[in-house]
Amino acid sequence: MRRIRAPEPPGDSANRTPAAGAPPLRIHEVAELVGLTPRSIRYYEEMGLLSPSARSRGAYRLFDQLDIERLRFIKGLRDDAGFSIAEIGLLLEDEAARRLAREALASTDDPAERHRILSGRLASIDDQLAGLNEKLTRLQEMVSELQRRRRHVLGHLAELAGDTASAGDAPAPAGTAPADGRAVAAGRSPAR
Amino acid sequence: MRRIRAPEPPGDSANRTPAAGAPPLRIHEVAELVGLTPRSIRYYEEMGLLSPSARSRGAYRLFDQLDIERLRFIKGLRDDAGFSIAEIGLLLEDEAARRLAREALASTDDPAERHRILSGRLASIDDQLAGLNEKLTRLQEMVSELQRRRRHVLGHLAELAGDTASAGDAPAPAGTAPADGRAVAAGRSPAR
DNA sequence: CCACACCTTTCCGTTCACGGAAAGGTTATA
DNA sequence: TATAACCTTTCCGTGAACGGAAAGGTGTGG
Repeated sequence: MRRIRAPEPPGDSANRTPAAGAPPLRIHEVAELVGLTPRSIRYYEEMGLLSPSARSRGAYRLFDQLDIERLRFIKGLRDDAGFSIAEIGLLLEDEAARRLAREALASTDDPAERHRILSGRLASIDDQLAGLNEKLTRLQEMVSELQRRRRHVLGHLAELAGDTASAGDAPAPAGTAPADGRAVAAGRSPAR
Repeated sequence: MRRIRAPEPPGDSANRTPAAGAPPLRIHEVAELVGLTPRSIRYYEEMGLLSPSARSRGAYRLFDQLDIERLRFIKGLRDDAGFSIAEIGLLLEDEAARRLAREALASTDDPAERHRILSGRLASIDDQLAGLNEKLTRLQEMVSELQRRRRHVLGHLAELAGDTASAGDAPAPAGTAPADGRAVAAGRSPAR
């Protein structure tokens, strides 16, 4: 949380002013920063997930803050939501369409036209929501189930500790699960 | 009460009594039922996600209700949570470990032993929770963001409808989003 | 008993998402 | 200016998750 979170999907890096802010980074630097490999980043560019990045006088790719945020976004979708690269591409395309729609809306006063644009946006959003909600519901069910089991096991452990004082090594509290939807426990995970 | 929906992860189909209940199904029937291909089902068996299924006198695979539920579980993890087959294998292995732990617990009164078993279970559950919570949080952020946009677009549409009565075709309500965490909209989705 | 639809295993092919080596160019530092 | 440590493109390789064809066996209605 170096930057207090930026949940906004990063935009296309078409027009940028390299004169301002932080200096652009080279590919292995952003790779390390974001947690990807240079190879993956090149692959994502090749697949159209990134607008062809800026280049140095030689042909080195140079990445600015927007690129980095966009890469973080991509990595999140890949790792956390399990989206394929193609699906992420569609989501990002939709991001672009959203910007276009915003511009188009700003440039017309025709109610019919405005209605057409807004309806298209709504349909697209509903479309994405349908897919995400399905995933989300399933995941919530799994988490709830696991939390139920965790409480169950904790109950047994407490009972055990109550029955016999001192029975070997100290178990370490391991983080209390307050029964709401936010229980978190650290450790290895089956994720990549 | 065993059959009215079973959100419990289906167990290993080791011991079963084929004399009772519904007749076993052949591979293409379960494939259609569950939404997989026969090829995928054979692959999952090969990868150890299913215990080698029962066979007919010839060598036809025969699937019972538990197999079907297990396959549904697998498909859910694959499609909704984006888990790899290997990860699903780990989750199912843990399911098996859970059953073993349950038996082991029932067969000993030694507090130290019981504590060891329960601690192992707790660690495993925490492990899974960590991974799932990460995915869940990210997905929730995405859904919230989309819902925010949806309300935004709906607001614009309402404003448009208020300004000019009758402007062409009827827009159709498309389902009200009540601003809680459960807005759903049908349509195509970027999922497979 | 026979046709036909389904099944079996085996094996090779394919797409996705990269990994990694080769051959050569670039940039920062000593 | 030279060397090290990057970078570039190109191309071939790879593991995962199947698809599909081949060659042969099974089960059932007519």
